[in-house]
Amino acid sequence: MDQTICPKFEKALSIMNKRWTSLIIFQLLEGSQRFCEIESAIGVSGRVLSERLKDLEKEGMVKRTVHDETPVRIEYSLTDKGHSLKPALNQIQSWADQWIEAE
Amino acid sequence: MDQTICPKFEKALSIMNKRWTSLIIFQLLEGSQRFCEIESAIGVSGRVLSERLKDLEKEGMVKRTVHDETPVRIEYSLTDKGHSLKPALNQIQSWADQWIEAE
DNA sequence: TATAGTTAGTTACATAAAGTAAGTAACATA
DNA sequence: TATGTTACTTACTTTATGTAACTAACTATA
Repeated sequence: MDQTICPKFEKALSIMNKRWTSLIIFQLLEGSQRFCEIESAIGVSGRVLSERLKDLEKEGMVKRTVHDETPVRIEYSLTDKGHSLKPALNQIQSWADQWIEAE
Repeated sequence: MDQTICPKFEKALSIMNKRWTSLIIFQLLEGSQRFCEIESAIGVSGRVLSERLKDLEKEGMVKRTVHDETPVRIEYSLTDKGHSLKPALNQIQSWADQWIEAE
C-alpha cells in the first residue's frame, strides 16, 4: 500500500465507511435521540448500534447523556465534530437526488 | 425498520459505505487508471477491487475500456455519475482537514 | 521448443464483521 | 409474584473481506 492518499482523508473514510455510521450521524442531525429511537429509525441491529455509538463517542463525534429517570433514559447527541459532517452528508444527499432513481 | 429516511439517500450510502468504494472513486478522480494501479495506490486486494469495479460499473459510475495491446491494457474511468461525487468527497476531505489530527 | 514474464483477473480457504434472537440489570407497576 | 420498561450484552449464524495461489492469453527470451 503506497501512501498516495492523504492519511486524514483515509482516517475520515475509515470512520464514515463503516456500515451504519453515516446513517447514525444523519439521524442525530435531527436532534438528540435515544438508543431505541435510532435503532428503529434506521433499522440497525442493537448489537451493531451499541458498537458504533461507542466508536463514535471515542472519536468525539457523539455524546452520551444519562438521565436518571425510571426507566433510565439515555440520550445520544452530536458534538461539534459530529455536527460538522452535515455539509458532507448534504452533498451526498443532493448527489442522491440528482443521480439515484426512485425504485 | 421505519421509512423515516429518504430511500435515495439510503441507496447512495449503501453504495458509498461499502468498504473501498469511496477510495476507488477518489482515486479515479485523478484520471482513468488500470486495475493494478488502483490496487497498489489504495491498498485494496484484487479480489475486492474486482468486485467493487463490477458493482460500480453496474451502477453506471465507472466505465471499463479494453485496449487491445500486448499485454492487454484495461482502463477504468469515471462516468458523469461517478465524477459528480467529487463535491461530496471534497466535503469529507475538508472535514478531515479540520477535525482529524495527524497521527 | 521450453521457460519465464506480462496484465487482469478468479478460486479456495481463513479471518473479521454484521445479523438474529435470546438474555440481563435495575428498576416500577399491577 | 409476575410483567413491563430501557439499554444494552451474549451466543451463535451468516456475510464480507483478506491472503495467497492459480488461470488465460498472449510475448519475449534462452
